[in-house]
Amino acid sequence: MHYWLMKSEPDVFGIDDLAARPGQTEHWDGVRNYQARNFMREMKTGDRVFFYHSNAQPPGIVGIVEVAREAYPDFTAWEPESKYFDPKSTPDNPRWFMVDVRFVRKFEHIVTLDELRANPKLTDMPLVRRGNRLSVMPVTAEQWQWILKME
DNA sequence: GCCAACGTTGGC
DNA sequence: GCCAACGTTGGC
Repeated sequence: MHYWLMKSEPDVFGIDDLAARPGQTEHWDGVRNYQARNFMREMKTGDRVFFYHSNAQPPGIVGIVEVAREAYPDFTAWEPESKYFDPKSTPDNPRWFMVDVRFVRKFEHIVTLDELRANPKLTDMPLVRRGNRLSVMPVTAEQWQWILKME
């Protein structure tokens, strides 16, 4: 089992939106960055994921979800009306992938970006590094445990 | 709304 | 294959 962190804007799709979906499960579409895509392709069913709210007040980790389905082609890339449309991705040769995630639980208290930055155990996380824009990233088991203690 | 940081694109 | 221009991310 591996650990991850995924970012989403709560105005677009927040953890409460996931919890309200049928089966509390939804596909994670719209990743259009190769590094993030590659991480998603490494995900296994049952892997745990921190759900991070970006462009939020305050930004931070708001809960835990799990991988419910391993990577498969992101079909929104094939939909011309989608904001994630990419003509270079085709059903025969898909460029972008997504996983399904299932709600596990919400934190009682958000672990804010400020708090994550202030923890010297977490300085290696891409999340807290200046200018980082990666929306899907691995979390080590040690980092995972530290963050749980910060809840 | 601003803008720094960064990834991608495309001309050469 | 370089790199300037451009678009996007995401904190503030």
